[in-house]
Amino acid sequence: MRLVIADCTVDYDGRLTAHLPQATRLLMVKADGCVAVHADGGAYKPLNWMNAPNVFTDHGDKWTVVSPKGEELTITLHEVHSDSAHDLGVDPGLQKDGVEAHLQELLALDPEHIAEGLTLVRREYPTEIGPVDLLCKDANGATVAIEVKRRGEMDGVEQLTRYLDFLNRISDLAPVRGMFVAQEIKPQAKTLASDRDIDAVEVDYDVLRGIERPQQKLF
Amino acid sequence: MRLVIADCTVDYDGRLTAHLPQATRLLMVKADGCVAVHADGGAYKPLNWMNAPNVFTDHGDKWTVVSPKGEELTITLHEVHSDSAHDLGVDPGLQKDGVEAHLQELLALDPEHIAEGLTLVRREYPTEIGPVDLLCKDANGATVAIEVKRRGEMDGVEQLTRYLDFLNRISDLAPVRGMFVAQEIKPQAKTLASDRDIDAVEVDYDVLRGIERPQQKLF
DNA sequence: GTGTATATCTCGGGG
DNA sequence: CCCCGAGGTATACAC
Repeated sequence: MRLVIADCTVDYDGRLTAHLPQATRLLMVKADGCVAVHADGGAYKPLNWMNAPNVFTDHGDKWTVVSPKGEELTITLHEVHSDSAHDLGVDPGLQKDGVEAHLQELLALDPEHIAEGLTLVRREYPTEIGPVDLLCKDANGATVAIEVKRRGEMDGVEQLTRYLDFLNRISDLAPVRGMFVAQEIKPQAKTLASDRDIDAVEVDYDVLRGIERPQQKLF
Repeated sequence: MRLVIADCTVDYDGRLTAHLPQATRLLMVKADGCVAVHADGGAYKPLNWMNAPNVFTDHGDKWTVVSPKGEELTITLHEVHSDSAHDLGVDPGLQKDGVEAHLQELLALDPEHIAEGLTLVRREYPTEIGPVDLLCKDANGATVAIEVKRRGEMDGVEQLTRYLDFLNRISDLAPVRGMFVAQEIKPQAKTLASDRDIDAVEVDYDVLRGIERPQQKLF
C-alpha cells in the first residue's frame, strides 16, 4: 500500500463528472490497484476514488487511473509532503455474526418461532425473479412465503409482494400467503404489509440464538 | 489525520459482532474522530470502522472507540511499523455533475423532452408517502406523475407505482398516469412498467445538457 | 428526529 | 458477465 500526502487537484470522468479543487489530501493506492483520495473528515468514504481493475500510471506530477469501463481519474500533484509504501500482505478477512443470513438460518431451524404449526419446505426457494427466503407450509398445509429481514422496512414488503404475485400467478403452489419476519418492523412497513394481507412478525435474535444452543449441546 | 501501519487484531461489537484476526493493516484516524481499518485491497471500504461522533482512547497497545449508540471498536496493536500525523486542513469539497438531481432539474426546465405537450406543475410534489419527482399536465390537461432515475430499474417502477396508488386513491388529481424516465431503462423495468400501464422513456443527458446552454446564452 | 430516496453506493452470490 | 439482494450501508433532504 502506497500512502501519499500531497497538495492536489482531482478530476473524475465516468459514471458522473466530478472535480476537487486544490487542497492537501491523502492519496491511497492499494495492492489491487484501487486508488482513493481522502480528506480529513467525511467518515470513511473518500472524496474520490477508482476501483480495481484499472490501469494506474504515475507520471510524477500527474497520476492517471483508467478503468476498462471508460472511467478516468486524474490526480495532479502540486506538492508532495510525504510518500511511503508498506507491504501489508494478504488479509485473513472479517468474521461476522448477526447478519440476515444467520437470522434466516435460525428461523429455518425452527419455523415455529414465526408461527405455530409452520414447517420448512426449503430455504432460498428459487423463482425466476429471485429466491424466496423461506418457503413453508402452515398447520393446514397451505403454502407460506416468508421474507426475512433484520430491519423490516417498506422495500422488504415490496420484495415479498413481488414474490407472492409471481408464486400465485405462475406456480402450482397457489394460493400462497406471505409473512414478513424481522427483528424490528417499522410502523409504515406493518401498515403496508397489512394492506396486502401479509402477516408481519417480529422475532428476537437473542431468543433464537438461545434455542440453537441446546440443540448443539446434543452432540 | 493520523496514519498507523501496525500488526493488529480488531473487534467490533455493535449492530453486529465482527472480528479481525491478527494481520498488518492501515489504521486511519481522521480529524472528525472517525477510525477506519484498511487492508491492502477491497476498494475504498475499510474492513472495520467507527464513524464520528465517538470517544477515541489510545491506551498505547490498545485503542478503544465507543459510539454514543453503544457500539464499540477495539483495536489491539501487536507491533507498530509506522505512525505519522498530517495536518490536511479543511477540504473545499467535491463538485459533482451528472447525478439524478441534475437530470431532474434539466427535465423540469423542459418537460417536452419527455413527451410533447407536457408542462410542469411542480418538482418534488409532496405526498404523504414521499415526494413525486415531477408532477406534470399532458396536452389534454390530464395529470402525469413522473419518476426520474439515472438508471431505471425495478425498484424505481415500484416507487412510482406507490405514488400512483396514493395519488389516484387519495388526491383530487385523479386520474393520474405514470411515466418512468431514465438515461437507461433495464428490460425488466420496462416490462414491469408496461405491465402497470406506465410509460417508460429514455432520455439522453448530453442532449438535455445541450438544450440548457442556448437558454443560458440569452443572459 | 423520523421518514424517504439516492449513491461513481460497495460487496458478495448465483446463473 | 449481468442480475439481484444485503449492508454496521452512509448521506442528504423534507416534514
